[in-house]
Amino acid sequence: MRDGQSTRRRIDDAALRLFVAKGVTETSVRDLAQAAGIAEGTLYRHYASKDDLVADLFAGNYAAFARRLAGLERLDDVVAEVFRFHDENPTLFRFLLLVQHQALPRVPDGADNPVSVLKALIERGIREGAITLTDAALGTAMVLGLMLQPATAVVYGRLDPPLSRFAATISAACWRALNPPKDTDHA
Amino acid sequence: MRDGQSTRRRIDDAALRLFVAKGVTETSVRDLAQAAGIAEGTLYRHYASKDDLVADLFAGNYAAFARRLAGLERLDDVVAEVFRFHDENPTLFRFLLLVQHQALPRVPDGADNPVSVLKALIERGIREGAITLTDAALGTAMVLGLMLQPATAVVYGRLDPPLSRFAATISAACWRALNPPKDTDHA
Amino acid sequence: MRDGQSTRRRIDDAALRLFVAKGVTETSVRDLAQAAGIAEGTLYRHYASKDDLVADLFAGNYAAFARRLAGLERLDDVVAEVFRFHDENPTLFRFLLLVQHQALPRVPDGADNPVSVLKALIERGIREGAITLTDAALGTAMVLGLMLQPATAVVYGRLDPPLSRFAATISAACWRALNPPKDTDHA
Amino acid sequence: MRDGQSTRRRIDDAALRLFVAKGVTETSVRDLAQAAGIAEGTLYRHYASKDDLVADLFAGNYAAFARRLAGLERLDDVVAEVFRFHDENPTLFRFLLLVQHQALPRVPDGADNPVSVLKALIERGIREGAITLTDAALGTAMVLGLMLQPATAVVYGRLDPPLSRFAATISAACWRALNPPKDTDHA
DNA sequence: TATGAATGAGCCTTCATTCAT
DNA sequence: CATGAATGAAGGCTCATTCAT
Repeated sequence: MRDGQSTRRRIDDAALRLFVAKGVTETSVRDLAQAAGIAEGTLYRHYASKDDLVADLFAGNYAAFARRLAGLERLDDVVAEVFRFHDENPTLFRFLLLVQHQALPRVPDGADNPVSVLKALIERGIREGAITLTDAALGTAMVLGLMLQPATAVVYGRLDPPLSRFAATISAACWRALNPPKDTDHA
Repeated sequence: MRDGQSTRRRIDDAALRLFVAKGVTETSVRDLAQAAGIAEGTLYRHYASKDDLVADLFAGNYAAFARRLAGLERLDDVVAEVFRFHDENPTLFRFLLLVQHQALPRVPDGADNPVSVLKALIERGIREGAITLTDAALGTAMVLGLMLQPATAVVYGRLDPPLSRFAATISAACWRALNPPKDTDHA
Repeated sequence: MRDGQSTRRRIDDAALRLFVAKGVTETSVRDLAQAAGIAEGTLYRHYASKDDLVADLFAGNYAAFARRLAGLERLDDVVAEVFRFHDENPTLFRFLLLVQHQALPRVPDGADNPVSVLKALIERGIREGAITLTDAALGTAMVLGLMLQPATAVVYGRLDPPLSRFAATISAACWRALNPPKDTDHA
Repeated sequence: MRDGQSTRRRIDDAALRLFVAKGVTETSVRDLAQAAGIAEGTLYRHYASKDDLVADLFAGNYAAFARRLAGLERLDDVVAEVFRFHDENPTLFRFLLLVQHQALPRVPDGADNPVSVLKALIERGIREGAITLTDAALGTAMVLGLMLQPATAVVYGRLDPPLSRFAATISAACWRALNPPKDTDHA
């Protein structure tokens, strides 16, 4: 370690930054080593391969994010927490978005998957009658869209940060998306 | 030309398919040539470079998509049209999603940009009093999310196609997202 | 044929120009076709291959040049004729210089080889006692150098054209190079 | 490193040899790697590109050659030194000849340019009255020709090595070329 | 642990040449 | 004769990974 930061940490930080800025495939091990201030070979003392680095980086942070959401009882709190997470570290948020979308092995459903956590909450809402929409998968997709697309707009500069200031508006939109006027719900 | 299909067309079809399946960077010119049933060099009689192929493929279809939306007057029609476009050619839809997100040069606003078309429609709604939400950029992001995330869910098998069957539900959700209860709208 | 110029001629002119400007290997058949205003395939109606074009172009002009020198009786006339040839068509002159130097198959000695013609003249001078230097090969090299290096200087802009104005000075230098003071001639 | 020779050195030696034997463009990186006993990628640890290798090889040796000539006071010494340089490493000599002629960026005048060093010497001779020819550029070209064309003859087997044995004869020829009979000097 | 030179497979692209029209 | 799309071998170069130090 050096400068009060472990080599591992330096690699992770550089990786996150470069992956978001240039894309995973477009970032070479040489780029990573240079940005982290280490030798190329050193990376392999910490990760078995570049793919491994990507997978570890994703899995760890994705699960940590899921755990942040896991305890929450209300949809409003989920939206607020997601936005807070984004505002704390937009780069990490963007990395999760990016890599999830891309050619990576699908993460299985479960407690480590933020999407699963959200879906479970919605399913409970439906079961308990608090949500009238009957299709939980559709509801999850809509709520996801209401959160992620504004986040993307912030990333691309089409909306000014912090994202948190939209929490109330978007919470309301989520709520109403999940509780459509009777005759609009599809069979 | 051969087999009643122009070489150009064969390249475009193969490219769309492979780019979506494996990613743009992950698809080699070798892959493309093989899938299109042509020699590697032949690709360069039709496109100046691989990048050019990607850019042309994107620009052409993105603009065509924008034009499909350009004439529509109502948000419901936009949602229906977007979903119809998706159901007609999910691969093309996914390609546009994928490449837009990636490291490509940002497409300027205007009539050739579907997002701009949507935003203009929302702005008109706000101006005319049909929409009470005051932030058009936020509204655009929410509507986009309500359409794209369910589309993504279909692509990933978390929702069964066709996407069109959700049109009514999602239109309603869009509408209500754009017309929040008074006290939820942020300043 | 077109524009009063045969296709063959158009190819030859373009080839000479491009070969001199960019080098033979660096000039592609595509370049040639474009510069000559013909299709790529058309070149092969006139030459069996690109190598053939180069060889024909060289052999024809090299031999023609040799024939221009063949009848001359005096060294002064050779110098004057070489310089006149250069000034008439510097590009052609430069092409012969360039290609001779390069990886082309060596041209055999004989009447079609300007160097052989020059050497024969010098050998006759030695035989007849007009030249005191005994090594004809060395004499040929020196005379060649006295002509070609000033020509090269003109090509590179280190000397102002026309080359012909140096004819007298260089003729004199050639003559004195071939007739060294007694004790300087090597054994 | 391996076999008591640095990788860099192995590359340089192989490059010099192949460039002279087949030409620069005609020598592929594959050829170079094979001849040097290294992997293709290894070349790029030492040079940024093939062009870079050529340029470095030329610039370094050209300048070193110029420095060998820089201190000399007499034209005889220059001729002797040039010929000694040739006889020590004909391949290197030929490489400098070849590449200088070719499409490389022109080397600026100055202390690192052997031609400039020669020209400066001749200019001094003219200034000091030791040389009667008034055109220094022409004189430089002639002296260059008297040295280089015999060297070329040796390379092509038209003259037997070593070149040094012609030093006296050629020095005399240079001297007389620079001091023409009065009425032959051009205006 | 850390290093960085070496590797060789694979990438994008160019090229001379062919051939159906 | 002329065309130009198609070819596929070869070119220069990059890359993730290994290993002796």
